[in-house]
Amino acid sequence: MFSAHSTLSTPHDFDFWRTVYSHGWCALPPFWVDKVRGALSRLLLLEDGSLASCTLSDGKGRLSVQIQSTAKLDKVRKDEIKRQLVECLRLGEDLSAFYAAAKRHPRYRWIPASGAGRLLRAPTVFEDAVKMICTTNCSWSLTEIMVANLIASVGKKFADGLRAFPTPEATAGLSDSFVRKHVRAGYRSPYIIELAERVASGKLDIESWRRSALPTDELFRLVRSVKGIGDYAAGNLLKLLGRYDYLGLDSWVRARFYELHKNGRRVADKTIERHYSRFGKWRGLFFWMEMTRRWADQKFPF
DNA sequence: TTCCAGGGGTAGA
DNA sequence: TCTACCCATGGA
Repeated sequence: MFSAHSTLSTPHDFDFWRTVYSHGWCALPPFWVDKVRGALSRLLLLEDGSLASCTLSDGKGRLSVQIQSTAKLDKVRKDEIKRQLVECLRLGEDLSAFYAAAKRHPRYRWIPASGAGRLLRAPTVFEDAVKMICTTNCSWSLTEIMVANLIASVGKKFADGLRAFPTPEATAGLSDSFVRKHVRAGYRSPYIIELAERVASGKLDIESWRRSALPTDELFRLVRSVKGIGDYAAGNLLKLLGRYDYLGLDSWVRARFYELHKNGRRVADKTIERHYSRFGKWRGLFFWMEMTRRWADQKFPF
């Protein structure tokens, strides 16, 4: 095992814990939060097949990164590790227009003031897409079970029982019956396998989505064409691609909207969409920020 | 036992 | 475009 230390510089409007706890992803392996050390950890799979366990903690204007790796940590590997972490924490994403818009609304000034807005994502679109499928029509606890089981089934081994997120190639090699029996993904199993097969075969260049020049509605239709990804999953996956034009409604946020705006009374989805339409291309992010505002009032890490 | 979770696909109107 | 029906799983 090889060890190294590195640092990541962060944008002036970045807040580490608000990014870590921006949604549930930090609780899904191979991310995990070490509350004792006050750190976010992540096991990365590098291009050469080596593995790197990274522990990130907040510093002054930069992040401290402790790395343990199966391969010597030369400059090439350290640079790749940094690139992957920058992707995860959205350190290269310019949210200044979003913050400027939020400052124009007194109700939302807390967002730029607190550094909220960056949504944690995986190093790869494939991982985000599989996980998003695993959030559909089930409880969050079942999502955690499915993701953990998938990793335990075909994730590359590191140490201490840790495994990387499976590659499309490894996932594509699983049978439907195996995924049903061991991942417990139920009817989602063929969707996960089909997605993995399309990505592994090169028929679907899913990793290009983050740098796509397509208009958002066209990208939405492309994402939506993946079996198992509907309006909810596509809307939320788009947020992880840096597009915030869709709300991605589910039972959890609907209940939260009813509670915040309608005294608990149910309303149609169109009413929710109309409510946020004034925020234009940022509406999905304004929406998510408002739904999760109470998280921002808590002391991190919680 | 029944219901429902951070829904989605499909067939038929 | 809209609606009914079906789909695995686990927790309450």
